[in-house]
Amino acid sequence: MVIASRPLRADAARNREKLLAAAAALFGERGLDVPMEHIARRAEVSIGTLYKHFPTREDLVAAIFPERLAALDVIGEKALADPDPWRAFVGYLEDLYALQAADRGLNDVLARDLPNAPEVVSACHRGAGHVETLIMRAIAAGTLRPDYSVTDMATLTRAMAQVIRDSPDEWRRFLSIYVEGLRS
Amino acid sequence: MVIASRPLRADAARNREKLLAAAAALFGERGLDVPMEHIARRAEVSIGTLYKHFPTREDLVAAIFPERLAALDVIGEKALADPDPWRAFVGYLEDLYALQAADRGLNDVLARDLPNAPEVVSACHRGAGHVETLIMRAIAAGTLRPDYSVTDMATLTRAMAQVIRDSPDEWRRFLSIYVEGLRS
DNA sequence: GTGCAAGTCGAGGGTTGCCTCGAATTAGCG
DNA sequence: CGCTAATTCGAGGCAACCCTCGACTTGCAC
Repeated sequence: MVIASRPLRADAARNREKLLAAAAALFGERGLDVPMEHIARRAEVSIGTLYKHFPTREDLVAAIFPERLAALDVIGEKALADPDPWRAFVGYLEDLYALQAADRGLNDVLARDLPNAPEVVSACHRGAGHVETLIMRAIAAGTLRPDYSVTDMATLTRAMAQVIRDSPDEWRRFLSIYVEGLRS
Repeated sequence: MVIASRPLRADAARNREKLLAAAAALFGERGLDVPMEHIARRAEVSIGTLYKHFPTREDLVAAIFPERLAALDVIGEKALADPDPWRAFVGYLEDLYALQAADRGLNDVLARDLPNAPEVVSACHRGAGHVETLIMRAIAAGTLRPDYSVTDMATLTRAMAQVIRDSPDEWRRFLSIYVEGLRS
């Protein structure tokens, strides 16, 4: 469904890249809510140019995060490859929150609804699919409490997002306690 | 240390009460960040009058929450009265988060640093004292993991604050999972 | 070269929220 | 009653962030 639009002019393409780089950096450092002006300034481009390329903040998010969310697929595959269902599930959680802890923007993306960024949403759906499988396998193996669900994971993810924001060093310990509670 | 200032004029006293009532209501409904203008409007008083009585938001918080935080003492005493250390500890958590879930402002107060509201801080310290005792008793009884600490509780409280904000119905389930992880 | 569509720029208008200050009002003492 | 100090009022200045639009600049097709 990509409309075949004529290619960008050279300067425009350059500015687009500078904007993406600036936004990627600032989202990572400060989260999704950095002022648009800051992004433009870091890209050494005027605010008008920013809006020309990305009329809304979500356009920017949608241009940046699908690639990063591919990391979710990677850790999902990695976990699914582990023959031990419990270790696979717990490993997934650890990898996921390590990613969130390393990227403030990703942390925000995963804790927030982004209705207008379908690529982001679908990446999350893919992630949820992995999670679903990991949960079912661990339940079937009798190691995970049988009533655990993807909904619980979503709640956990929002809680973890907060823990990571407040105290970047304590999320592992918090997670390990929670995970203990999941054993059946 | 209360300075013996002459009593407020009748109309001023009335307005002060109206402001406190309005702020109490709005903090409870919308959290600590309601615009000052909204508080003034709900109190049917001008914004200038609000600032005359409470020069900063924290003054308002400090005037309202110490009383509410007394509830922490109540549930603390209640828990300490329970002869079963584990049930006491878990009961305290449930009571605490039920309070937070019922009062958006309290939820904010307990998840946030309020450096300029010493009465609030000291109420939190008292609460932490209760928690400390409950934790030590449960550890001594061998039912709580021996490395649990007040710091962990603080982290939990911030996480719970987020869960409560996002999904007011799921905090009990989230807590019960976490609590399972605390057994030793 | 030249011309024009494409792109850039940034001042400025809009919004929301914070807080101040001087003019107008009024409680309550004597 | 008056008088005065205490109180009230709200327009308006300030700041942060949003986003638009018309004038200017420039890449590039010919």
